[in-house]
Order: sequence, then structure tokens, then C-alpha cells
Amino acid sequence: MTVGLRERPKADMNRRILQAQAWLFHEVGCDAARLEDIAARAEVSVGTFYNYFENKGDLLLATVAMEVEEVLAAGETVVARPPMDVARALSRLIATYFDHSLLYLSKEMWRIAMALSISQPATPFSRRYTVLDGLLRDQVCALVAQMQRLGHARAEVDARAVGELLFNNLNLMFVEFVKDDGMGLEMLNAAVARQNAPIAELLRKTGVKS
Amino acid sequence: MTVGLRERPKADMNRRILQAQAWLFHEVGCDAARLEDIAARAEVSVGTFYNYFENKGDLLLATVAMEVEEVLAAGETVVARPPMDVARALSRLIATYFDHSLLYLSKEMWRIAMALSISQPATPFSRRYTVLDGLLRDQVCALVAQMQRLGHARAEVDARAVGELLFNNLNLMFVEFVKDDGMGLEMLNAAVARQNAPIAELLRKTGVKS
DNA sequence: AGAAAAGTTTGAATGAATTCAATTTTGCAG
DNA sequence: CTGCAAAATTGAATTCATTCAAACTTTTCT
Repeated sequence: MTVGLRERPKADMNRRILQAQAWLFHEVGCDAARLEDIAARAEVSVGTFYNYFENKGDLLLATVAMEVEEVLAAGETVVARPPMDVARALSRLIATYFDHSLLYLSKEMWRIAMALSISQPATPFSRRYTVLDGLLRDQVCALVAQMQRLGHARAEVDARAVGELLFNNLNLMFVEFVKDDGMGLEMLNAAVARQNAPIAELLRKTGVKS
Repeated sequence: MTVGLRERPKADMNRRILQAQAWLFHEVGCDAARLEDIAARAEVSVGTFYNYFENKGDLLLATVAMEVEEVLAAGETVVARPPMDVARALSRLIATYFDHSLLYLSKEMWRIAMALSISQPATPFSRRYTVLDGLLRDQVCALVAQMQRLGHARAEVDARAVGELLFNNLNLMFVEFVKDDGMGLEMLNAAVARQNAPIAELLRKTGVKS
């Protein structure tokens, strides 16, 4: 039953492979990084690789999942102390997401990762990615609820419904962004802000409570 | 310069390959359908296949594109004569989309098609798919505008912004639906209706115009 | 008609991901 | 310390999408 002694080497191996991947993906690009090379760089055989990841895509999703975790943490600080204006608060949180997202990952990597999380939803890291996506959604909902709690937004609106709507919108806009190499972050932020405007209006408390 | 004489056989060939694919995809599943088999069933060599489609994925996207065109046409009738209530009108249009979507295509096919349209956005049929997605978005915007024109919705709300928001939401919810084999159409429709409710409220004209 | 050009088809060769049976390493009980 | 079962590692073999140079058809021109 003693299985603990095997766990440490496992974690090390995971890290080793992930680092090899990160290096190669940055060096030669996502598609050009052959599994054999990744394995070689991690000083492992291809066979061993498959003990740690379901397939090549799963490896990329593992990297992306780590990235999303950082984004989540960054968002947490915005939710804790949001700007007083609803529109600004949303823009701030969303810009935090978008800006963070391209720090380590290229558009190409995002494209492939998103594609994988859709086409093979049952793979372990795909599940993790889906869970993280859910947490991001929750965070947007939390921001709306927070604005209500702080008295900056109408309390009678369904925070969960509105939060999900906003999140799904920004998520799909991010997909569009990532699909189009000619689209910049400013354009993305502006587009989402425009779409959010009616919702912000809906949430805004006009003047003094009657 | 006479190139017309070549066009008819080309169209025939396209149909032949598409039919072979449809048959095999239904028979053995999306992944298990080997290109060699598809080609064999279409009575063509693999090489010839690549004269007609960029790759295996392109073939699937061609099928999906046809499907989306049908969905668009179905939606057109809803936009032309929508229910008078905003929430109902939205639900009607969206249910039309969702119900139609599973007529010919399995969840697996949708997953793979969506993944492809993200990971290889430059492929010809991927572009076509993206264009069609844009048309669907326009259709949702058109419904909102139509409701305003008919006097069933507040005119001062930005129809385009709200339409895009609604569409992106329903689109991502469809992705969720397609990723989860345990989710049924009723659940999907209900979830989207709940998310849309605040927007419907925002748009609704309450009582008589003051 | 005959020859050259343009377009199509072909299937064997290529290359990369994934599998798997054989081998090596590890943790543990006696 | 030794033997053993479970776990991990290995890389050659398999599978499949994709390419490409050669063969074949059709069109066009004289």
C-alpha cells in the first residue's frame, strides 16, 4: 500500500517534461516540436512520456492550465477591491484576464489548447482546463455579486445569470481574438467593453435610491 | 481560358467524397473513419482526395457548413415573424438553432469541427464556417432589431451589442453542451433561457409608454 | 488529325504520434 | 542480504495522414 515513495519522482518527471516542452515550443513552435525531441530533451524515451501524459495535446493543456491558474489569482485582487463604477469594474477584470493570457502563451498555443479541450474533453488535463474555466466564470459572477454587495449595482438583478453571460461573451471573444492574428489586445478590449455596455447600464444604480 | 467544362465533374467529385464521408462517419465514427476508406468508398485514390479538400478536417467542416446553412434558413423564418414577447422570441430562435444542430451531426462531429475551426482558422472551409458563424450572430442581432421595430422592445438599447452578447453566450453554451455527452437539449435550452432572462427584462417595454 | 500543354489521378514513400511486449528498476518482506 | 512482485522505462513496430513525382486524360492549337 505504500505508494507515497513513488510520488516524488513522478512530480519531478512531470516538471522535467513540462520544461522540455516549454523550451521547445518557444524555440521551434508548437507544431514543429516533435514528441521525440521533447522526450529527448527531458532525457526520457517516448514511451515514458506516455506514462505521464495521455498524448501530446495533454502536455500543452497542462501548461495552459498553469497559466489559467495565474490569471485566476490576478483576477482575485480585482474582485477584492473593484472600481466603484460597474462598467469600469468589468473592464478592469476582463483586461486583467486578456493581458495576462499572452504573457507566456502565444496565440498559436491558445488555439491548439482550446481546440484540444473541445475535441478531447475527457483527457485529464482537458478536465482540469474545463474546471479552471468554470472558476473564471465563477469569478466574474463573484465580481457582479461584489458590486451589488458594495452597493454599486442593483441588487435585484440575477448576478449569476449576468455573470455567466458576461463570461461566456468574453470567452468567445477571446477565441475570436486568438483565431485572428491581425487582432490586437486594444481591439479586443474595446469590442468587449462595447458589448458589455448595455449590461453595465442595466446594473448601474441611477442617482439616489428612491 | 475555358475552365467551365471542368467545373461540373469537380462538383460531382465533391459530392461523391462528401457522401462517402457521411456514410463512414455514421457507420464507424469520426475518428475511426480512415482517409483511405473514405477514398475507397468514393472510388478515388487518396491522392485525388487531396485535390478536393485541404485535409481530413476540411472535409468535416464542409459537411458542418452545409448544416449551418440550414440552421440559418430555419432562423430566418423566426426573425420574420417572432413571438411578441422578447423572452419568448429569443427562446424560439435559440431553440431552433439547437434543435436543428443535432439533426445530421453527432456531438462528436461538432466537437471535432469546432476544434478544427479554432486550430486551423485559415483553411478554406474553416473560413466558410467562421463566416457562417458571423451570419448567425447577425441573425440574432436582427431579431433584437426586429423586436424593436415591431415595438416589442425598447428602442434605445444597442441592438448590435445585445445581439452579439446573446449570440456569444448561446454559442459557448452549445460548446459546453457538445463537450458533455450527458447533457440534453432541454437542459441546454433551460440554462440559456435563464441567462437571457435579465437581458429580456432589460429589453422589455413595461406597460404603456410614458 | 497530331502534338503540345494543362489539368488530374495515382499509390508508394514519408514522417510523426502512439502502442506494446520485453527489460530494467524499485520498494518491500522474510 | 536475497528474492520477488509491482511499477516504470524502453525503443522498435504500427498506424495513419499527408506529399509528390510519374502516368494518364483532356483541352487547345496548328
